[in-house]
Amino acid sequence: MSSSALQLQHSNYNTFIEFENGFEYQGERLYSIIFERNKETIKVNKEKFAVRNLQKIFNATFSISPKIGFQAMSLRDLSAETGLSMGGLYSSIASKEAIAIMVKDVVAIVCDEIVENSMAKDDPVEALQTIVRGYLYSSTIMQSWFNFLYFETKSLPDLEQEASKNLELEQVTAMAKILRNLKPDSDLDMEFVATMAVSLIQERYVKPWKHHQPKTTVDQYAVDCLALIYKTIDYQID
Amino acid sequence: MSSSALQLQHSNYNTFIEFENGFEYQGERLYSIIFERNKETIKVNKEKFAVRNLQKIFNATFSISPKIGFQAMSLRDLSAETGLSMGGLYSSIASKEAIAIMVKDVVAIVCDEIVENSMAKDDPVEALQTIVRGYLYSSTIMQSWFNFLYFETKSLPDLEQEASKNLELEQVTAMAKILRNLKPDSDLDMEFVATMAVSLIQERYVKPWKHHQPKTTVDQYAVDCLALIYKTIDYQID
DNA sequence: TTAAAAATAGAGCGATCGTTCGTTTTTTAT
DNA sequence: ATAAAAAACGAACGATCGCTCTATTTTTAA
Repeated sequence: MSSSALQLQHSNYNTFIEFENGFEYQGERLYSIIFERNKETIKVNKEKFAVRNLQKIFNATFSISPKIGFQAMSLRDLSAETGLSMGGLYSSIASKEAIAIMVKDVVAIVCDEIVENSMAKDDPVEALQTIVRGYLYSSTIMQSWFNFLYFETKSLPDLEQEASKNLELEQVTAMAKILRNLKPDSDLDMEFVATMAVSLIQERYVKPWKHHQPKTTVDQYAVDCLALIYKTIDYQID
Repeated sequence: MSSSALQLQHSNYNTFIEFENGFEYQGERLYSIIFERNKETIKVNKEKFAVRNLQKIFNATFSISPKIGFQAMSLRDLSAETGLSMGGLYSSIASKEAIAIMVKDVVAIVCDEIVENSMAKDDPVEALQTIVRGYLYSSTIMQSWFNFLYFETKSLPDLEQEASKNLELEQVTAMAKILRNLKPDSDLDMEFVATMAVSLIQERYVKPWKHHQPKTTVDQYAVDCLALIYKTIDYQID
């Protein structure tokens, strides 16, 4: 696939701005991807209309759901917030549950790409940078999506609930592997260190009410996270 | 109050078993406390019956809710799981929402006591031990309660949602204060370190599917957490 | 043992849920 | 401009929700 070559040119980044420019899962592009992946269940045929509606639907979901929860959000709430009628909603989505499943799908794609990009690096220092910054920056841009999946996994069917949990396990496993490459002789529990690191990254999108500082400081947060990891595993930065 | 004297004798602990023995918010005692605090809204008068029903109701809630979410859990589900009729349920609770509020109240009491016990220590090393072990051990014993509040805060009325968030902020603030006492001259961001520490402690009750090892290792987890904190702030343990 | 009191049962209430579908409006293509 | 096609509308449906209320059973106290 040419996609891995495409990703490669986007997988070197040291700042948020740099990352954001190469990040394709935002704006209309994102909703085109969702439309393309759900054509069979979406009754609207024309991308133009589907994208417009999907955008409204997800924006409304991410506006209502964090306050009262996805289950408590009725499709009438959604209708009011989007400005679409009940019929209008159901022309763009197969069911209420389908909204949650689509969120899970998108987050899964992004997470897989982060791990993939990181694993492609031979240098473990670069690999760690890539996974930490990639996860932190992606979840900053797509904060609503990551937050939704974190808190609404219960709203998914059993199969996608399992898939959702595996996303996080893969992050931890990948990071632990990198840490072992960085310090092959260490007898530290790198799974524990990776768990700590992932928790710290999740903090920002899980508890946005705690981190209400301006967006620019996500770069500082990345630096702090990396410094904490290096210190924990006694790695001297050159 | 004699309660602070009472707490004092329970506030020295270095192992989980030790802590558990002095922990009063478990078993029938816990439900007596809940009954006592909600007498006005509970229609059942006799403690014996109320305690038995409350025990059933909370056990059932913690059995159903983690799988499908509190909102999706119907009172008919609860009726089936508890073996109580609809009328039986409503003789022991004021409403469905009241279940969530009672969980929040209990967790708030426990959290306040942890912070209180910790702040009572003059030695910052002891204070850190007390808050880390206290939070970790309490949330291990009351895993279902802490987990429920974490994920179902959205199901609470606005006022208790705010209170629930403040619980965590108080933990972080208290811990940061202790860390500053430990290292008064450090220019590290102790709020950041405390955030990391609290995240790490929460890991265990937030993601039980990740930490399925036997209960005894909660002591090792406490040691690991403390070691990580000390290392992060460059504190030499004597 | 028995009558009053307390607790439990479960059918039933109005409200609201997710979803459907016949109709109307908008868009597309000639 | 007009007819066909696509999209949007919104009333209506059956199911289920949280909750109530009266009848029944269990417990209590003499």
